[in-house]
Amino acid sequence: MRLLPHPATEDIELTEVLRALSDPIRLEIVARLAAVGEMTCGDAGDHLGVHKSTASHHYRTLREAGVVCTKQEGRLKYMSLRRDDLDVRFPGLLDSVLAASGALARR
Amino acid sequence: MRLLPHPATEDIELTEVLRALSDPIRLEIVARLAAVGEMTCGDAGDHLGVHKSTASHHYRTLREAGVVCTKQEGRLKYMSLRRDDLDVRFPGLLDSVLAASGALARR
DNA sequence: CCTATAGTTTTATCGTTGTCAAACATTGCG
DNA sequence: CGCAATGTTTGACAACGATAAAACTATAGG
Repeated sequence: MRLLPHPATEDIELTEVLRALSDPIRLEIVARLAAVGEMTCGDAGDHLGVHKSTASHHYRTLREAGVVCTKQEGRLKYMSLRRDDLDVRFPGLLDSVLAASGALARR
Repeated sequence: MRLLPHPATEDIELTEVLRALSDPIRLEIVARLAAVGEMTCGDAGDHLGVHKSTASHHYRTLREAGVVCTKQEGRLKYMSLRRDDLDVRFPGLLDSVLAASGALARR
């Protein structure tokens, strides 16, 4: 049960977060994460309609931007939103994006 | 005193707005617009450190994404933020981005 | 009318990005 | 051990984007 490397909260950059969120597929991943809380990469990929390597690329983009957190348990990798970290850095940003994307805020 | 073509409010797309805001130069333009309200392209360009044609490209990107509005008066073109339109489409988004970018909200 | 001003468009270059396919790595299971 | 499951990485390719230079457009002013 190991945690993958992520940028520290204070290293999360606004422009990188915005860029990460500016792709429809990544936005969909984020919206789904907001709805279900946690998800394996496989579950995410099932809804995306792209090749699994493409999906993996998007997971990495989201992780490196500081938007999601990934932890490994066995063979599975679980993603979740870094809600608290994002809210510290950019208060209200994620919520407004989620609301705008039509996601259930679930908070 | 003519208005340049812009997307209608309901046609403003979230991902395009996020993409437009995800470039440091464009974010700077937006932050300055938030501070001063209105600005000519020339004034904007003076602070950006890029070629005027590059700056013009960024103005167009912002305009086509629905982030700014441009009106021409004589030889000058004035840009301003489409605050109200953005707030209708994506409530709170622009404010949180501006706050995160360190802009004075001035509202 | 001629010129300067303010910006846009065009052209070219170069790096980045999204995509898939195929190979690879790691983990759990029989 | 060997095999299947779950993702990641690498390689290739096409599309896009940021940039600058130069040509162009439009307007104001002398």
